[in-house]
Amino acid sequence: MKKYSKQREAILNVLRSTDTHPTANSIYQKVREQIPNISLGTVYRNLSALSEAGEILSVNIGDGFEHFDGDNSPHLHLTCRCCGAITDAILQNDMLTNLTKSSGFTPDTAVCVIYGICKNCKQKN
Amino acid sequence: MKKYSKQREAILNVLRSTDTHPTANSIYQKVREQIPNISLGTVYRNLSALSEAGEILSVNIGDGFEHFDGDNSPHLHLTCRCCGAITDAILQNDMLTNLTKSSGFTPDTAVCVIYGICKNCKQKN
DNA sequence: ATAAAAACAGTAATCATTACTATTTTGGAG
DNA sequence: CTCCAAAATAGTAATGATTACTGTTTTTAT
Repeated sequence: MKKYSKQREAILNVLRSTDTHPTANSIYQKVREQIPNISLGTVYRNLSALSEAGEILSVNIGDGFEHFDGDNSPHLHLTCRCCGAITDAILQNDMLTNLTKSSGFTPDTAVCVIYGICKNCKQKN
Repeated sequence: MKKYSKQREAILNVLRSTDTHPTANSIYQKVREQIPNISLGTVYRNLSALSEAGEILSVNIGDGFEHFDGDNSPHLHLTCRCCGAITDAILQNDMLTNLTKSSGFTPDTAVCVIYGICKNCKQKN
């Protein structure tokens, strides 16, 4: 990601202007409205680079697709078992119980992944 | 999952006796020590059925593999960006800050998925 | 204006996961 | 215990999201 490209800018714009947590393919479809001959590989490569750089987040809800999120601040994703919709929630105390009040969402299971550096790796480096 | 099978029992035993969050393939390798001619498809089918039934959890950390967890209680997964190790953490107040103390893990990003039923689907049914 | 580095489009390859099929196992009824 | 339909299995083939490859185009510093 050392050189600018209008493809990457368009991809980032699509992601920043939605809160639907789209897949690589749906981002591809959207960007094609602006850049009709963009390659799907280009979309994947840039999403990967942006995610690596921490500018976007990669979200996996176990539906077999990688989803992307233009909001890279730590927050929760509420996934409906019924319709699959992914909505955002603020990270707070009494998290699970408060979720019902603030969002109308009834949680049953939490599968959270927190990224960071573990004690072992910290000691090695 | 209406009838017993020794294959499913062996798969569940492997999962219940580890905290390493193995992939389908590593579970397959482990179960083959007991049932040498078990099919990889059988492992996938049973993991899917057990996960569907809520007996195990499917965990996705974005490494392209589905991981499984015999502990189906709500808890956090700490994923090291360095070595990829997945360790468990208790869900508690002041979560992110307390994590450093209790586990020696330095969190940078939290990508959590909470499963449940959203307001829309609740109203429909 | 030029050239090396980076990014791209288009296509082919990869490989975790799922689907398929013929065979075996399970568990209840007689 | 025996029979049989439903369920599960082993083994193999197919799927499809993602990644790798290649020749061409764009970027950017000199």
